Amino acid sequence: MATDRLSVIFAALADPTRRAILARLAEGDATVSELAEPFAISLPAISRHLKVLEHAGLISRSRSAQWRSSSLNPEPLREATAWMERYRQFWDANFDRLDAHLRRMRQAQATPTDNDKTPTDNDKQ
Amino acid sequence: MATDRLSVIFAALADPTRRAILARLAEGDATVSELAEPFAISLPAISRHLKVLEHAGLISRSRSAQWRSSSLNPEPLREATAWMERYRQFWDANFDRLDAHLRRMRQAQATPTDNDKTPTDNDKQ
DNA sequence: TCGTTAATTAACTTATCGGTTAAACGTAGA
DNA sequence: TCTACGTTTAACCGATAAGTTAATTAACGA
Repeated sequence: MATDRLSVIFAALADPTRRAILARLAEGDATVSELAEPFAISLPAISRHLKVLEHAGLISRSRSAQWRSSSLNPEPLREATAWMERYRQFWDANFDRLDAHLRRMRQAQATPTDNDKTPTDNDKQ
Repeated sequence: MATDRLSVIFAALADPTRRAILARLAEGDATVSELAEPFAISLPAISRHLKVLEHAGLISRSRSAQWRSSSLNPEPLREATAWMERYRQFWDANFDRLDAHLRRMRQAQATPTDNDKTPTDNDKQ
């Protein structure tokens, strides 16, 4: 696997078990066995998934006695989203669609719309 | 690798060459050799990267004569972003930050801020 | 101190990834 | 029809991912 930061993040997310672990951690910190409980795989396998998530910076871990608690660290998700953000113009007719969506979520007042699409740079990796 | 749709998408993105190809396609359609040009890897390798991207739904391809043109298909990025979106509350103090960001991109007028965070469901995979 | 519990490490297996070179395919043009 | 070009397929290689079971580590508690 590629070792650049973004690749490590996306690779960590490319597994349903790891995504489910993140979903669980969104509800609050948990120990390894708590995280393992819903799955039909061994504890060492979970332990390795956690290592992958930790290596990607998606979780951080602490120990108290014999328990190791994991907690969600969403910063890498922000990075990954930031990378995708530049393609948003291709799937949203314009940025106002998202704007409108956010407003709907907040049950807030109407918003003016305009049309200047912001051109986006490319990265070469 | 896991075969569920989201895993296939994230896995496709977990490679810098493939992300660079997507970046190139954001500027417009391109043939295989045009896409290969910036890279120090063989044409068959590029061909396989394209197959991965196509399988993930990130590009679609057409042929005219002996040239195969690829074009960006951003729908899967929308799906991936949608999955991450639920974690946004963990890295943004509130959704207004994004709102503000969008406004800045549009060089539009100031926006009022409020504080209702929208709670988010979890998926179990 | 001894047993129990929580978790990790070690050793191994199987499958897949990302690259290579060589061969084959499909179309256009001389 | 033959050749050249753009691309894919085939066969292979070395590295690594994701799982297993068994052994080890680390801390607590009787």
